[in-house]
Amino acid sequence: MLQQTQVSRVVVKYSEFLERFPTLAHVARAKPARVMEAWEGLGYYARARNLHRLAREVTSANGADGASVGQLPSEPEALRALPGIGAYTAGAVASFAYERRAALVDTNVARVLKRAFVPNVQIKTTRGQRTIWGIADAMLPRTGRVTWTHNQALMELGALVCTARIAHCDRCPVRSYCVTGSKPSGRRAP
DNA sequence: TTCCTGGTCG
DNA sequence: CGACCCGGAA
Repeated sequence: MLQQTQVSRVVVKYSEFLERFPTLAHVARAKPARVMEAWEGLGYYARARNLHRLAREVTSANGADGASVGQLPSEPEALRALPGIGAYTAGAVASFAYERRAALVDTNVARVLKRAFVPNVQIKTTRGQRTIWGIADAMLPRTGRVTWTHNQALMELGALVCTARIAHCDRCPVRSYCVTGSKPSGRRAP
């Protein structure tokens, strides 16, 4: 649900959805139309279809790749193979659900790393994404447990402080490490 | 690269 | 009003 959709709009729908479909098995068992119903108002309805396909794949005996039936795999590579799971979601599930030592780059992290280390990189391009992911990977802490906190902190920094329109360098905890924040004239967001 | 949904914010 | 939102598929 959080793919390209704001948290504030997701939170309500998410709890409603979980109430209706407590597990992936419930989603897999349901008709596609019922899943679409529960998705109403969120937009990007291909995600609902992908979720249903994912649920059926994961709950089928020969589809659960390396994980037990009905459970999502913990390896980013295995997660990536599932419908609707891209690089970010794979990293997020691996890191946040399984505490794996996995990198994760969403729109917030990409913006933070760009401003901090490579201000002139174009985030939208494939090459820019490769650069950002390389930095994110190089920054990973030693253990999965610390990686959970690390990734969470990166995302929150982008969501609350280093926001899209205003960087808020005056209240940034890592300003001294940041190329943009440490520059006298670079307090505003490029 | 482009498309997909629509509320919100600067 | 345009850009943005815890992206991913075609």
